[in-house]
Amino acid sequence: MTTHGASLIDVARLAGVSTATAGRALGGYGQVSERTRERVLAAAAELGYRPNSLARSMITGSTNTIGVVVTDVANPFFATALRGITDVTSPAGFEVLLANTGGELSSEQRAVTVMSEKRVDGMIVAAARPGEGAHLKHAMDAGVPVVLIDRQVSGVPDADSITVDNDHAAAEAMEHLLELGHRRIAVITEAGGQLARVRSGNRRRGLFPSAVRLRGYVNALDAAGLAVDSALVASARYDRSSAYDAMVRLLDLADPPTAVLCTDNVLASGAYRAAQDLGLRMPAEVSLIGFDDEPWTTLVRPELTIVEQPTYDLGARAGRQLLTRITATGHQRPQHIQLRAKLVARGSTVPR
DNA sequence: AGCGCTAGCAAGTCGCTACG
DNA sequence: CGTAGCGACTTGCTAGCGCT
Repeated sequence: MTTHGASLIDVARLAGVSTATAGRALGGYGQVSERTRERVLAAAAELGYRPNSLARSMITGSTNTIGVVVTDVANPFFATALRGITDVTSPAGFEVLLANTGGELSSEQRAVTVMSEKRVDGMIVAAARPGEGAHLKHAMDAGVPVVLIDRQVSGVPDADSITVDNDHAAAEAMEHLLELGHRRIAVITEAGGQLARVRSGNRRRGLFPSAVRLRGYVNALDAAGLAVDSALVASARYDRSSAYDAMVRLLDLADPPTAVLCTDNVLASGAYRAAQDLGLRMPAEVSLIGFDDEPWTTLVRPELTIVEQPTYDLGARAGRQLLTRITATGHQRPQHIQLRAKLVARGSTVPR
């Protein structure tokens, strides 16, 4: 009996069987007679026995734990994806170790290290940087399967990925605005600084969703024969107040946009708030379109037009993919699954 | 079929020996 | 005397084999 309570030895002794038999009765493997099983279970109950999963992992080589690393747990996008993950992995007997990185690479590296040291059976990662995959590759080389969600990362050639087709998602949003007759369309994005790189057209990989969406914005304008006005590309950090400021700047322009696209839901909420505070009539004076079908988008008036991402499905598929990787033997080619987003037109976008 | 015996799992710590 | 090097042993549990 250790400080952690009864061990299998104690249970076996009380039940009058060997530790092997006690283990079989409690673990549900091998052959045990009904009478013996009952004796063992009774002994375990009397002693308040709890199996030592550390010891079990030592011999089975697995911890039945998966690591999930995201940039922002407070973002409903990741919260919903996490639900998709656990709904799939939990019935399979896996527990989740969650880490929030705040988008900091160092924080992500630490999380991956800690999870490796805790011997998780696999990891699902929404990476902080598209070009920094060395720590993930290191984990994979050590035999820990990694499934990337939402973002591709270069330098991790064997990792599966589940992402959203953001080119298509942005195209949907832009098509909608163009069909409504808008010509001065602005974008609020975290990827504003990458405009030149996005326009040069190279680098299919190594772009995060916001940058891909910015590319979709540019491509849509090009296709419509409209020039990209850099004054209409507003940079914002990943927070509401920064998006708020960006929206104010756009609306203060001498020739303001008639429609604004926000490349994620956090930015959209800040922009929406700015339009309200400025006393602007929305959608009459400016149309607004965002991402993700969050509750607030239908609680406000006008309701926000959004591009709905299959967020839950993203998580569920990532979970399923990781489970097959964990149970698979030998090398299999990495899978790159792209899911489709769809436009949900609501009151915040109207014809020009 | 039902059970016991025992090796061995990972990652250490402990204690002994040999040596400068 | 200090210490580097190394084998023995530690934990709780399960896999595999063998006996009845």
